[in-house]
Amino acid sequence: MNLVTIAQASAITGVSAKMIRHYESIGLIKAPMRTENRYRHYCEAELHELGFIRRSRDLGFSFEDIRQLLSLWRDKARSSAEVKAIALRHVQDLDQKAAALEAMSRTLKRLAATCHGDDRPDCPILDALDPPAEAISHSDP
Amino acid sequence: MNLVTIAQASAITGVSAKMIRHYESIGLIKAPMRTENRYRHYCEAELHELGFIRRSRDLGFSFEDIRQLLSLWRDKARSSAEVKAIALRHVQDLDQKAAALEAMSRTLKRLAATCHGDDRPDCPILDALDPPAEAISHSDP
DNA sequence: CTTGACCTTCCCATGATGGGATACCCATAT
DNA sequence: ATATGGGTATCCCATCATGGGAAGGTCAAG
Repeated sequence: MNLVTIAQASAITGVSAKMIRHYESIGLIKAPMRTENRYRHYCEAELHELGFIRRSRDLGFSFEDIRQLLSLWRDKARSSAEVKAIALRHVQDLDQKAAALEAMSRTLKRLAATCHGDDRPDCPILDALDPPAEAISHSDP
Repeated sequence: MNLVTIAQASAITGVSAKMIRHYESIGLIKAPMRTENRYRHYCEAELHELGFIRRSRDLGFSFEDIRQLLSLWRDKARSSAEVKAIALRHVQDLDQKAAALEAMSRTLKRLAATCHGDDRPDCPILDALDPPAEAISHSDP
């Protein structure tokens, strides 16, 4: 049967014991068997699911996405189109977030390039963070 | 003097009233004047700081970074090197996060490309999320 | 029998932001 | 004068994924 404790399940799947209990509490996985001591014991199928979850997390899927992916994974009669749709939606999300980070990075690199970075106080980076005065004093009609 | 209420400060600086109060509570900005009604009133210098904070947030700086940037900004005798160091450290962080997101996106795009995405159940995406069986059954010494 | 290494549950924290409840202050319309 | 509506104040709770830690139970080895 190959039943393992939560620490062993953690070591095997790479999911922390804390997170395993958490996944159970939010219903992402179902409650496992307990020994008489009320210790959780996991069987291979459950370890498999935990491994699945960890890989999904590694790819940045949210719990909500993972919930759906797990359900499709368990369903032998699923359509691959549903899985692909979830994945592609996530790809869009990832690309959008990456683009936002890169835009920030580009701006900062440009500013840093024109900052001499020595003991003098004048700094184009701080200047760029400085809001234009009109935006503020323009508020007294 | 040009004193404005928190809603006006929010409209001018683009920082929500909720966040303005929050910034105050965590000591990022100092507590503003109050009228007899205990309403907060902001002067131009304070609006300026809020605008500075919003722009910093737009560039993805954390509150801790902003705390330092604000302190340098207020310090007329600062060295631009300190500002540049914070900015470049943040650039590294942004690039690293963007790279991580892109790696996920690449993997998913590759998997999705080989998934036919129709009514059939076999799906390379789910296969990739499936942990190898050895990793699991390998746990019975 | 103690020590140490597990396990359990429960509460709290993060970071940035929003939602909502309750109560107060004020101006305008009835 | 009062009802209505809108701004404000404080406080608590929620998010998302994760971890820290306390308090107490269980077990094997020394």
